Amino acid sequence: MKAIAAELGVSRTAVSLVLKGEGDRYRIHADTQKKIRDRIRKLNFKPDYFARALASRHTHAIGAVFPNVFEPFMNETIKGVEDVMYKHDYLMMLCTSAFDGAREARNIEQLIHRRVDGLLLMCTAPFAGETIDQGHVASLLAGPTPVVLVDRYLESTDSHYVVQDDAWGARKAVDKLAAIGCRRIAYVGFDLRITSLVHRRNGFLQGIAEAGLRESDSATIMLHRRDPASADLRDALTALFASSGRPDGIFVSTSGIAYKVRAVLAAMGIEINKDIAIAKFGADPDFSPSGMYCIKQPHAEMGQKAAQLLLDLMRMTGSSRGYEHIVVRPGLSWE
Amino acid sequence: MKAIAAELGVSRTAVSLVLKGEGDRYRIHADTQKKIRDRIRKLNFKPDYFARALASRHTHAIGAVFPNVFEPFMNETIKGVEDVMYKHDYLMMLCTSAFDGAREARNIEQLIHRRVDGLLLMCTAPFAGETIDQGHVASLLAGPTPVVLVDRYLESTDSHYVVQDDAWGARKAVDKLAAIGCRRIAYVGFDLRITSLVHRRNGFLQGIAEAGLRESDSATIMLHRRDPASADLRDALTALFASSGRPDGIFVSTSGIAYKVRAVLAAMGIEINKDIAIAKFGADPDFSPSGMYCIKQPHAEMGQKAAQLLLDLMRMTGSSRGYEHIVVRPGLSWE
DNA sequence: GTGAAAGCGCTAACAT
DNA sequence: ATGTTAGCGCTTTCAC
Repeated sequence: MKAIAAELGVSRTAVSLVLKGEGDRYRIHADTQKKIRDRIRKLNFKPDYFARALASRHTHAIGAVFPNVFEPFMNETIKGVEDVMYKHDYLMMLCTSAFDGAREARNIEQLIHRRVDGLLLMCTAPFAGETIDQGHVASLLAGPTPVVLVDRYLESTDSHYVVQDDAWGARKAVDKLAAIGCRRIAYVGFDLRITSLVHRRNGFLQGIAEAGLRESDSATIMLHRRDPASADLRDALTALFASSGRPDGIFVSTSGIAYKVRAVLAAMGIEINKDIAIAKFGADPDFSPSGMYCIKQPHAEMGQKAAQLLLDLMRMTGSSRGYEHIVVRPGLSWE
Repeated sequence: MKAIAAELGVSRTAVSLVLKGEGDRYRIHADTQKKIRDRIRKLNFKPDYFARALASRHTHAIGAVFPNVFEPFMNETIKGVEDVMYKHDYLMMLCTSAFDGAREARNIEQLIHRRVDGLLLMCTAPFAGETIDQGHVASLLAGPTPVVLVDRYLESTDSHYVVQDDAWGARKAVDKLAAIGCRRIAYVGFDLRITSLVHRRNGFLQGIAEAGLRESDSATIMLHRRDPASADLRDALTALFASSGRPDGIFVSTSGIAYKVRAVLAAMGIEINKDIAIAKFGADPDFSPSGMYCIKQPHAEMGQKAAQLLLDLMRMTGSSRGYEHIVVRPGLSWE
């Protein structure tokens, strides 16, 4: 940069200003500006990222911490985020927490340490009964870095967030099952203390009530382990179907579990849409229709909205209006 | 840092050295070190990332550029990488190219600009017939930043890479199909100029020859579009099954396509393992057995190995031995 | 409009 | 073993 300035016979300040696009604001000669810009282009010169960050205190990068990048659930959201960020020339630094609070905390710390201009977080949550320290999230939210929570938020602390209308989706699913004749609808899901799942549970119960069904006819299977190999689901379903309260419909709060439910039922000789109807959160993969009713989660849209909101927040330094709560409505495979 | 030093009555250098963990090497008094460390811990002091990077010219971060984070294919690899990097306290900066050479180039440029200490790349490739500019990859490889290619490599330029034994897997799959009695085995895959797929094709042909089958009995369906909605596959399969050369086995080079094949066949009333046997690259998802023979790609392992190799390379500044070529063997679902 | 000067917070080479 | 010195490459304030 010094070299360029010397070569062109202008000041380093001038070069810096032009580079920043504030040439006009400082009324630098159009000719000079052009000269500088041309030279810069020709040399493919880029101001050193670290020097700039050190001096200016911002990085043009955002951090994103997600439980993983495996499930369609996550990676569609991530894609939504990245598309927006890419368009705005921000770099997304993606870290995964692996459903581990400590790892999440460490990643957040790392990202903040690298002075990301903003942070997107899909936080992990404890199973009912467990406690998990969410202190790091609270202090993150209290800090100066703009943060947008995605898909779920903290009950204890207000914040910006983008979520889907989980309760609505669950209610609609129950509606549908009831409409096709189900009378005994079971609920299957993780017993996680996480807003999205809690809302699905509530929506489910509301749906049951609205359909005029008795809650006592609805069995509930709450899973307490993420391990896909665990036998808890199989055992619970076996017991349920052996009982007098055999369901004619099942609502599954999570796509991953739904496939496991299907596998278990298949092993028991129970066929979807013949012996039982199933509705679940999450769309089927391409070319693998499951026969279940799917609540199509608007992940990409959530990701985009969250990214956009974060960009807005980063732009507005200071002038904090209240917290933004964006709720996106899911789609329904049967409509 | 200055403050700490002043407060403790030692030099800033001392603090810096202790922080870097080189206290012993410079024989700094154990007491002094302890004093410094305690104070640092107490203040939760962290040396500024950018100042350090600016002065020392390394960042403790690596870049990773992948086509996407969607397919199990990609994200298992990524997980393997991140696990290793996390263990070594490196930050992984993940970018996606969306199968777009220009985007790939731009992401690489960004990452290099942010001075990642090393780069992992799963590069995109053109369909046969297309040309895609891979100049950016070549110049990346020529540059000073250590790079490890993953899953595929460049024919034109040597480099470090970690791939799986694609040819072996394909050969084994054909063996298996032949062993269960298939005589007319069709090949279905993307017509991409990418080492992994080329090797699968070669392995397939070799398997056909070894099984004593005639290559002329093997139909070939080469796809030229990634769009999952395109009708090319359906049309080709329909034509093939209407012809006199109706196959009794199919080898599919990519998991995603395999499910589409299944859907098309199902629509035609053809049942897997009754009317036809299918072998494919890629494992089935949990609880969704497809009935196909699967070549289980060792993605996590590839990711780990690649990450480890990259770490090694970053450690060895200068002393470049030759390029490392690591080949990992896939698993077979039927063995 | 432009240039000089003082940092940003650290590292590293050198002298002590 | 410890302190001193000079940058790293840019931003930013302020005087010209």
